[in-house]
Amino acid sequence: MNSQKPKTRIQRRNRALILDAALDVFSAHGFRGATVDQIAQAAGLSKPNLLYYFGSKEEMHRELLSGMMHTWLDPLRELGEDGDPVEEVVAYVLRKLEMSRLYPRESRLFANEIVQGAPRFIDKIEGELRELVEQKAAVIRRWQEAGRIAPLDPHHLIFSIWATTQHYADFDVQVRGILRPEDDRHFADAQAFLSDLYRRALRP
Amino acid sequence: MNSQKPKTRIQRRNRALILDAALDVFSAHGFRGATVDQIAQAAGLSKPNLLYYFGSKEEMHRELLSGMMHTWLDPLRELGEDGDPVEEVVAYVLRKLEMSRLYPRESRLFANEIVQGAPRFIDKIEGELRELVEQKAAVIRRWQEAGRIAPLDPHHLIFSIWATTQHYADFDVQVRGILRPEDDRHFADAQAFLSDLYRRALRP
DNA sequence: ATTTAGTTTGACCGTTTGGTCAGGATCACG
DNA sequence: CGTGATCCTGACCAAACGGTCAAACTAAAT
Repeated sequence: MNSQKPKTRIQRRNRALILDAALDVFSAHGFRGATVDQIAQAAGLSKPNLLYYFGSKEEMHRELLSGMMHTWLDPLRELGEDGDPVEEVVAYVLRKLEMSRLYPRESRLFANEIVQGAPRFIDKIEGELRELVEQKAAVIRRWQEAGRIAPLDPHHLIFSIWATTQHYADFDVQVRGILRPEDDRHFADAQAFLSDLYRRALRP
Repeated sequence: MNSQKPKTRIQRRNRALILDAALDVFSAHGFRGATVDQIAQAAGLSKPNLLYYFGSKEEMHRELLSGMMHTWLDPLRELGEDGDPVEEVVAYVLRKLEMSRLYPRESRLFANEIVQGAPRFIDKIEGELRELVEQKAAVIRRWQEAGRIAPLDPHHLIFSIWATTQHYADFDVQVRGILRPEDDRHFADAQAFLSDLYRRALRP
């Protein structure tokens, strides 16, 4: 059983159940740290039953990574050449921060993978991701040549945006340990801070 | 054998050898992903011999974390209240970036730990680290009240510095995959970028 | 109602893992 | 040299791991 297109209603339900449980466990413990038993328990299914739907632990992981890849890059794709350059970038920062708030598990899944050398991911980085970054870096470069935004290295600007926004998902424990917020209020503060930071840094 | 103070020259040599190998393996694969055999092979010693010096895998990991903790916070500790505020912060940023360049393994060791919820580390975060951050946040707050630096939330400012600088160690594979630098030249670019970014953002 | 396709499971397997242990080798020192 | 402390190893163990399989069960179509 490793059909890509689910055929029955049970397949659709259980595959979704398993992937959600797998995301929980992989994002919390990394690929190697996650066990099939853990995922099975989280999904409320038996271990052999998981392996009926996904041929191996590796396959669940692969499915999650490639499944999220597209969604994950959407915020950057939406960075358009029209409109005020500084506000376009700030809007991108806020979209990316919102991703960290709404999908921390996905962020940590990627973080785990990349910190450990991206063994199952390096091709996507050097392919799809690299291409998109080059394209958007060119946009920023053009803005700079027109004097509409500060002359900061576009690639490193993008890296800094990834770093600052994903930090609130990936290092969530640290942020909470230091701020001790009662709820998720620190995301509103982060929003205000990052808007200010990039508006100040980027104005021509 | 779990003496804290090495007594013989062999103990000193082998404990150092083991910790270096353990740092290699833990930082590359995470705690759960690392095996004692791997560490033993990297250290050029037998597995039972490792466990003669460190009672368990857990103990090696603990030793590494607490051993690096102090050094790791040094750059922040050096942030002094005298001198020009903006330049003090920029100097901190550059010290932190230099740590990423010189000690990427240590950075990834911490990253692995924190991304996975810091199970062996949460107490240090909420203790020593939190205290130091509070202290330095107060310094920045005072600068702001004197109008000597931009009014950006001090806590989030510190988070952003951690995020942007550690990014070059923790997500090294991604950075290289996108920039394709021949050598480590991208660190010089990062240095220039981060100096600019924070100088622009922080000037009053 | 019967057949067929799809789903679930308990029992099991080979391998890897962290860790133990008795005994041998080596070192330091009187 | 001798002797006690330190260092090292091969063989071993129990538990955990990813994965298999035959057989039982259930849903759906005829």
